[in-house]
Amino acid sequence: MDDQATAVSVRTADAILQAARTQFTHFGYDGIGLRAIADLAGVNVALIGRYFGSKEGLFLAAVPPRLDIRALLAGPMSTFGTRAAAIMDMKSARGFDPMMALVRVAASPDCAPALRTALDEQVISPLAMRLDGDHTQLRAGMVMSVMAGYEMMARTIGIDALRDAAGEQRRLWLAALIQQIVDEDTFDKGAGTEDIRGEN
Amino acid sequence: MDDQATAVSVRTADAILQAARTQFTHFGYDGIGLRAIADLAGVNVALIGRYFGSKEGLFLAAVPPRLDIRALLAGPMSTFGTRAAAIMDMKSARGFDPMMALVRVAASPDCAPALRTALDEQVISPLAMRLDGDHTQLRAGMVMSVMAGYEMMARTIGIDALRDAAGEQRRLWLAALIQQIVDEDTFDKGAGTEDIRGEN
DNA sequence: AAAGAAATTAAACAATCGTATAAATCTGCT
DNA sequence: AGCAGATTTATACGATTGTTTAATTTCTTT
Repeated sequence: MDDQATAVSVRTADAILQAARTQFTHFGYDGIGLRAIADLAGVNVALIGRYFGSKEGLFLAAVPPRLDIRALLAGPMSTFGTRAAAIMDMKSARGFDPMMALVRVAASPDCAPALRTALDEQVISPLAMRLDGDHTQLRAGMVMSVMAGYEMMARTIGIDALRDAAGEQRRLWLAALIQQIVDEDTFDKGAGTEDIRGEN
Repeated sequence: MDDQATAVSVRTADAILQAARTQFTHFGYDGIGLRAIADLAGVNVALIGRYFGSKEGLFLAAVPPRLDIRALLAGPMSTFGTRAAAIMDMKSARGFDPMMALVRVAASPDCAPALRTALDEQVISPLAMRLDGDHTQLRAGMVMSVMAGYEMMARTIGIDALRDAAGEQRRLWLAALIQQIVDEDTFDKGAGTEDIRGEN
């Protein structure tokens, strides 16, 4: 009756997973302890070990599977930028936010490999398949870069210029920027290739 | 003879600062311990407390002051994108990398406030002052978003599409994307403002 | 060379981390 | 009701965290 050999109650397993997503989103992987996750789920710490083996096991089961771009790909690519900007610009104060979780968790070496795989398979590649023109994988990766960077600057760090500006302007600029990458032949000829570097 | 009331040897203080920058860059704020920093600096752990008070004090002295954009602003803004892309695209395998440190450390609530202030004063505002047209602060913030997002996806997470693609193409696309934000009147009229959201 | 200040270290503090074990509670079946 | 198995909890382990105190070494000065 269970989906796991040793594990058991789907109800509590889901409670743990949901609590883990919320806590990882707000505090990062190293920033939260298993006890705080268990408390939010309303269960004992030992259950996490019983159900998911380890902290890393819990993370792998909770976050990477939720990184996908299906909702954004539903619709014409000619308006992808607008849809992406709309999602980025709204605050889901409490609960799980995939993009915020990604940014808050990316720093940990324990999480990076799974994030890389999940993003490649569930975000970059599906998006690249919807792109016309050349360098679709690269351009899909750059779309993700823009979205993740905006999330990081606007919400995680809280840069005033991105947080306080009129929502209308934020959305317009973000949408236009993303759409530029999506539209083919936008950057047919780039700038020069001069090699100028900064010092450390 | 010293610049601090209780503290002392500038040589060892600098060794600690340099070790802290390197370690924070590679492991993040929560990912590295004071003992590992002290070991890399070749000193005892207690000296960190003596010189910088606390871990947060060490971080504040080591990282935020190094977040500036002076090197990139030296030159015409018409080629800013190329310069920015050139800096982003090179691997400084060992040592301190300001952009990588920013991404790896942004997740921690202890670091975010100082990062926000430093970025506002030393990066966003100086860059905004060099921009023509409207919404200069917003656009400067978006330039930073693109750069930080690229750093995060390409180096911290290691997305294949950004890491393995031909360096030439990476640089061209990144440069063109950033230059689009810098050039005035690029996005005079954005896309529509439809409100489409994804589910959690 | 001796003395005193400056600089560094060794050691230990309480707290928290992830994890493991054994006891206790709950649930369903005869 | 009462047993058996499933499910949860209480407790503790060793390790590591940031931080502090006291002892020690190093250096300068008389």
